[in-house]
Parts: sequence; C-alpha cells; structure tokens
Amino acid sequence: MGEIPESDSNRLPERSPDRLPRRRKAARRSEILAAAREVFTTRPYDESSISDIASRAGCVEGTIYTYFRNKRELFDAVLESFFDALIVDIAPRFATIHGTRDRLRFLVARHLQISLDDPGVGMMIVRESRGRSAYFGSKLHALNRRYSRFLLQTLTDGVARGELRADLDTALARDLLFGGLEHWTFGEQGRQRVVDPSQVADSIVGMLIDGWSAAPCEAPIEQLTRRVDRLEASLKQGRRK
Amino acid sequence: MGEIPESDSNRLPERSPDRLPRRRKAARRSEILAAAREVFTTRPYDESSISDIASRAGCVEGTIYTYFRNKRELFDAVLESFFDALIVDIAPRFATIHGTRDRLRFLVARHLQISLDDPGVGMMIVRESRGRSAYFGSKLHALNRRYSRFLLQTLTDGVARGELRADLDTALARDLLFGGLEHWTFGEQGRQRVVDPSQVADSIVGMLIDGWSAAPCEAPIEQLTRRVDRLEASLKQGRRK
Amino acid sequence: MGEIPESDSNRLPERSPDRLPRRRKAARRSEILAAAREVFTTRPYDESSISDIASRAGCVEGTIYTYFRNKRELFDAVLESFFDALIVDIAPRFATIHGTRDRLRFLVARHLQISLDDPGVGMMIVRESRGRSAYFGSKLHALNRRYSRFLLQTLTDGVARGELRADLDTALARDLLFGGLEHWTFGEQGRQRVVDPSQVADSIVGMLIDGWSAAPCEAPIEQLTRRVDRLEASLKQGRRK
Amino acid sequence: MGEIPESDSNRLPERSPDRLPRRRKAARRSEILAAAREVFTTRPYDESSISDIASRAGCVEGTIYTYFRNKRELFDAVLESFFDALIVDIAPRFATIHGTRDRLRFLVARHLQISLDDPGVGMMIVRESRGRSAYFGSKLHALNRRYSRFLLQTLTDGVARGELRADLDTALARDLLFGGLEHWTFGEQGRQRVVDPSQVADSIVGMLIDGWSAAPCEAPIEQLTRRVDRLEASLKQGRRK
DNA sequence: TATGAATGAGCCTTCATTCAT
DNA sequence: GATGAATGAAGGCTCATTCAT
Repeated sequence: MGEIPESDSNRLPERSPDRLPRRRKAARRSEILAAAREVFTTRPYDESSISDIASRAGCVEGTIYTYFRNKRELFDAVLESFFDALIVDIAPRFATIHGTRDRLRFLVARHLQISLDDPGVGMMIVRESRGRSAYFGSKLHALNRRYSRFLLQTLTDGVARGELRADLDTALARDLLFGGLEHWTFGEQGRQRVVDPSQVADSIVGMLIDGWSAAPCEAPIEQLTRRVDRLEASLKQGRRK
Repeated sequence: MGEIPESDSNRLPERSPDRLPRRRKAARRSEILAAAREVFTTRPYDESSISDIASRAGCVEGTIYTYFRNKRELFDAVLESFFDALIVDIAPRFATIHGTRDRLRFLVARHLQISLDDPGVGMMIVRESRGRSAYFGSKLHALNRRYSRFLLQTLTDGVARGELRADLDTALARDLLFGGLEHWTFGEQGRQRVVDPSQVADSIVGMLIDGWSAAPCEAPIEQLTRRVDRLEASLKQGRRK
Repeated sequence: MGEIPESDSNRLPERSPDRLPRRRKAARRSEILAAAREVFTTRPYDESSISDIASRAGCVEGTIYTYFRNKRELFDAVLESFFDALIVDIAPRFATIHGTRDRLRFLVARHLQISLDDPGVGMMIVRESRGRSAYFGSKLHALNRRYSRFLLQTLTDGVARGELRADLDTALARDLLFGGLEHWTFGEQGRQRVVDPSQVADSIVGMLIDGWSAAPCEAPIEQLTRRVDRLEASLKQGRRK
Repeated sequence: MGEIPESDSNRLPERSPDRLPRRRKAARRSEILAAAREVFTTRPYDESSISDIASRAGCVEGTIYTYFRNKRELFDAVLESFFDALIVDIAPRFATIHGTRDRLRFLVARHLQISLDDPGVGMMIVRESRGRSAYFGSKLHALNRRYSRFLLQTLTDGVARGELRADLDTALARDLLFGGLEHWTFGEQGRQRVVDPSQVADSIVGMLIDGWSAAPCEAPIEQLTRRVDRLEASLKQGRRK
C-alpha cells in the first residue's frame, strides 16, 4: 500500500553535522515498520517473529528494541501508521460528499478497495481485534473507533436529514455493515475472482438501504392505496350529488 | 448442549470416594474436552497450552495424548462438539418454521443467544477462521458451512417463494448477516448491558428485510401521498361548502 | 524366517482343564516375540516402541510386561531365539563337512543367506552390538561368540591340518571374514540386485584363502612341477643307462 | 586434526578474566562441536541429548541452535569435521606411496591408528551408517565414499599394474578390508591390550594379499625353482659327457 | 546507536512402565 | 492372568528479550 506516508521520517535529508543523524534514525524506524507490517499481515501475531522482521528490515533483533519497547508496541505502531494513512486518505474526500447513499457508497468502496488491495491488513486487524481479550481500551480499539466514525456520522446525518429511517439503530447498522464487509471480504479470499469494489459497494449499499424484501413496504402501500381508492370513490360520489 | 459438560462439575473428579481410577474413558474425554474448550475460548490457539488444559482437566499432559492425537485434533474436537450440539439444536425447530422472516428471526435469535451465552466460542471461531491461512479446507471451514446452510436455505427459499427480491445476492446477504451478527456481538462484549436476543433479532431482520431507507419505495409512496394530500384537501373544501 | 521354532510353546495343544492354560501363555509369548522381532529388525531399538509391538502382537502394552521384565529383556529374547534357531540349523550340517575350504564356503554361504533373506536381523545385530557401550558381557555378546565359534573352529582345524598357514592369526582372520561379510551385505542393501549366496561365498572364500596377489601360485607351480617331473624322469632314464 | 579442538582445553571458557562475552563466534562453534563429538561418540544419536551437549559446551540449549539448525545438522558437522581432518591428513602422504602393498599398509595402519586413538568416532560412524535407513544419500554416506576412495584407488591401480589379480573384485575386496578392520577394532575394544597399528596392518595386509592358504606360493616356488635349476644343470652336464 | 550472542522459559509430543481392576 | 488408563520425565526446538561491547 504505497500511499501510506512515513512522511516525517523520510522527508528529512542528511544535514545534521553528527554522523547519520535524525534521518538515519527515522529511516530505520520506517524500515522496521514496513518490515513489521509485511510480517504481521502475513501471519498471526504469535507466528510473527522479531528475527524475521529484523532480517527483512536489514538489521538485527537488538536494533528493533532501540526503536520499540517490545513486540506488541511494534505491532501497535504498525496499526497506527495504517489507520493514520487511512484517515488522511478518507477525510478530505468524505467531506465533499453529502448524500447518504453516496457517502455510504464511497465508504464501502474505499473499505473494499483496501481489503482487496492488501488483504493481509484486514485479516490482521480482525485477527487481533478478535483475538486478544485486551481489545477494549487498546490502541487498536481507539483507532477502529476513529475510523468507523465516518460511517457513524453518515448514518446519523442520514437520519437527521430524513434520508434514513428515524428509528434506525445506527450502532447496529454500523456493525451490520462493517461486519458484513469483513465477512464478505474474507470469503472472497477463498474464491479467486476479480471484483470491482465500487460495483460491489453499490450492491451492498443497495441491499442495505432498500432491504431484501421483494415487496418493500408492501403493506403500507397497499393500505394507502386502498385508502386513496376509497377517498377518491367517495369524492366522485360527492361530486355526483 | 449435548456432550459438552459443564466444566466446574467435572473438574474435580478426584473427589470421588475411591479416587476413581479406571473411570470411564468417555468421561475423561469429556473432561478434557471441557477443559480444552475453556482454554481455547479464552485465548488464541497458539497461546493455549496443553499443559494448561491438562491441569484444568485434572490430568497430566501425557494423558491428553491418549485421547487426542495432537493439539490441533483436540481443538477440532472442541469445535465439532460445539457445532454438533448446535445443529442438533437448530435443525428440528428450523424445520417447523416456514415464513422467510420468521426463519430469519429464529436463526438470528438463536445465533445471538449462543454468542451471548458463551461469548468465547464465537470469538474462538472467528479467531481461528480468520487467523490461519489454513482455514479453507479445514474442519472448521466444513463445520461452518454446515451451519450456515440453514441461512442460505432460508434465503434461497425466500427468493423462490417470492418473499425476497428475485435479484438478491444470497451469498452476499448471508455474509452481511453473519458478519454483522459477529461484529455486533463482539461490540456487545465491550458494553456491559443485558440484551434480549429475540428483540435484537427482530431489529436486525427488520433492518435487513425492510432496508434502512426512510423512504422505502420512495416513488410510489410519494405519488400516493400526493394523491392523498390532494384528496384530503378537496374533501375539506367540500365540507366547507 | 520360518525356520525359527517357537517349539515349546506351539506344540502344546489346549488340553489342561483350566481356562486357556499353558498353551495360552506360551502362545502369547511367541506372538509377542514375533511381533518384537518384526519391529526391532525394522528400526533401531530406541525407535521401536512397546506399544507398536503390543498392537502387532494383538495385545496391550501391559500384557508384554507380564512376559518380559522390560524392553531390553524382550529385545534379548528376540536375539536369543534367533541365535538358537541359527545354531540348531548350522550345527548338524557343519558336522558333516570336513575340508577347510568347504567348511568356509558353507559358513559364508549360510551367513549370507541369512543376511539376504532377512536383512533386518543382521542390521539389528550390528546396530545393537556396535551401539551400546554395554555390549561386552551382554547376552548378545555371548550369543555372537557361540555363533562365531563355528568359524573359529574351522580356522584352527585348518591350521592344525596344514590346510591353512601355520602362522595364521585366527582371531584376526575371523574378524576379517565376519566384518567383511557384514560390510558387504550392508552395501548390498543399497544396490538392488539379486545375488547367489553360494557364488559370492566362493568368491569371498577364494579371495581370502588364495590372496589378492597377482602371483597366485597355481600356474607357475604347475609349470614348475611339470618341468621337475620331466627332469626327474629323464634323470632316472639317464641313470638306468 | 584441524578445527576439532581438544575438548578439555575449551570446556571451561568462563575462566577468562572478563567473563569473556562476545567471544569469537567461531570459538563457540568449536566448543559446541567438541562437546557434540564427545557426546555423539559415547552414545547413539537418539540417546545423545542436546541439553547434555549444551552443558558440556558450557552454554544453554538455545545457544546451540544459533550455531546449528538442528540436532542432525550438528551431528553432520561433527562428522564432517572429522572426515575433513582425516582426508587432509591422509591425502598428501598417500600421494607419495606407490607400491600396492605399501599403500595398503599405510591406509590400514592409518585407519587403525585413528580407530585406536579415538575409538568412539569409529563406533559412531558404524552405528549411524548401519542404524538408520536414511544412510544412503546422507552426508555420512558421502563422506564415507570420499574416504574409501583411497582404498578403491589403490586396488584398481594394483590391478592395473599387475600387482593384484586381474580378476579381483575390488568392491568386494574393499568391503572385506574395511569391514574386517571395523570388526577387528571393535573386538579390540573389549580386550584391553596395547597394539601397534603398523604391525597389525602388516599382518592384515599380508593375510589378504597372500591368502590364508598353507601353500602360499613364495617359498615353495623358490624351492622348486632351485631344485629345477639344479636338475637341469646336472642334466646338461650329464648329456655333455 | 547498533550489534548480535546468549539466554531460559516454555511448548508439544513420546513412551516405558505401573497398578487398580 | 490380562487389561489399559494414567503417569511423568525427558527431548527437541523456538523466540522475545537482554546486555556487554
């Protein structure tokens, strides 16, 4: 995922007088982070080894411990860098979209895009958020909340604007959507086909907004229709008089 | 739930008057299975240790290997006993329900019930199905498929009967539902409140079947509404006369 | 190796009044012995497991311990039964052969026959005689000595009769022969060809008795002998004149 | 013998003034190798434990795994270092010897020397080459072949030069010799006497080249030849008369 | 700051042997 | 006498982490 900037570290050229100063240090950190991401997204946390990360980062194990206190902290740093980039990427575009359906389509398509581009990251997140008992209150939890706020915002705005049912349980809706995406994406890993995120996003958003029913709103419409028929009939009668 | 014995009753078997050696092999198996379930639902597979399971089962590690070939097989046995009980529990009741909405409500409520009763199992399943690359083709995969067949059946029947949209992507719908349930259940773990599975099931099924939109069937209803408005207006006019 | 009799045990039919008496016990012992032989000849002692032997013998591990004090004792019993049968087989035939070369040919051919018929046994013996530090003084050592006595006898007799060099170091010769046989047999395991034991025996005995030297005596001696004969004949003729 | 260090000098490295950490990696490797050799030559591979080797090497088990991938690789390294030293030792001297008998005497004496100096190594080699089914194709097999090439070369050269019988089966001869040496050496372990390798080598080579037969050719032929000479001489004299 | 050798606890698994039934 | 469940010690191997350089 090329768009994740390790900005602060790479931007600085080697200008300090002392040997390989800032830049060296920050670059090392980025290298380690990149290596760690490679490893953590490929296999479960417990199967990821520091020595593997070190060798991919081109350094020895000990070096990693000068940048990160321990394995878990390194993992959290990987997550953070991922979510930071994600939010930086989504926020400005999200701000320009206003219709509820369009916003949903954007968020879903973006989410799928990420999941398909880099399946490992999604799995890593699920694995770790579901895996540990220490999820609530964890860094990952906080990051996830930040990310899902885009969706929650969309839903509450939608209700406020009257585009979504007033009685919509937004938290439940959010879970349904994210859970569904995750489940679908995971299933997709198995089948080997190419999919267009924005098309799938349309289907999903459509299914959720319009419902699964063959006769959406059947009853109410029929009732209304009958009332209308009766009214019109009585009106005509009245006029004939 | 069938052969899955409540652990606390089994965990102290040495209490019997005669130190009960030579106790039924099946009983030991159950004890080990219960202990294993306790452990595997509490932490990831890799962090679960045989020695922990053994000590909870009141035996030494070696004993476990006279019942199960290895750790993975023990894990699979835990899963299998869970799913077996689950299917045995669901199948007969499912067979007596016919409406699509009712079936969905039943399946969702049952699913939530289980997830809430025994949160660990659900997490264990997610963890293991998402965690390992070896999921596809695994025993867990097969069991999951068997279980999710209830839902898939419901959806395809629903479409066939005209209760669900003819163009419904049933696989996608299934993912959306299961994923959503999982996500919601997981989130629920954090908040410490009491919920009624069947009520939540109603909400969820309602949301999915009827859609989130505030204007379901926008066009027809608007038309009708306008007709009604006009009618009522003219009626009032008529009365004024 | 069918010729190994478990005589004492199998010969007894079930005639005792009490349930499955002697015969049962002795038969069981033979079964266990046969199973043990199967296992011990197939893999090293340490890789042979009692449970494997038990299951081949159609009983459980515990049963074995009612017949043999422990694994090592069982192993020794296998060895003993093998050597007993071997000696019983060789002794009478050996007694009828008298020429040194013929005796050697017989012993070598017999040895090769066994090694080829049942390669496992030979390897087992080597493995165990070379493996343990406790070889000297062991049962196997004693058995080996009994067996090799045939050869030693042959050699000392050969020297006594003047068929072998008076200065022959018989112990060394015995080692050379047995070691060579073993080495050759082992190498043969690798190549997959069919060999005729008695032919190879001839080669080997020939090589050892006649030596490797290019100046083997036959031809020159015969020539010389003929010259001598002629000379002596003519001398005698000359004298008669 | 090259990199195989005498163990006792290396075994107590903690004695250095500064607790010598960060000692040369190569030094540790040697220590471990020496300890491993000590252990592997004393007992079968399966009975040799890494923890034993570690404690003799003055480190913990884990350390060994930073030098050798696993037990088998460590074992192979021990073998290799032994054979390397052996070949390095033999090759140059062998190259200067040309007569078949002399070469044989050298090789046999050298072999015996080694076997007597360090009996464990020989046993280890036999044990492992005979024990495992996986011998063919193993590192040990390859090393053994390299080593035995000296002998095979000697034999084929001997035949080519006419010093050995043209019909000599060199492979068989090699097996006979090596097997014999091994067997003899092993037997020698039991008896506790001092032997002179080169004397024994002479005996052995003599026995093999000249054969065991009581009618070894040299003496008798010379005698006959002398008789023939005398006879012919006297015959000629007689005729002149 | 970076190194990388060393650690040591812990894991899964095997198996000969015991002993109550 | 036979059973077979249970034992418990031991083994190979991994890996996050430390610390002297």
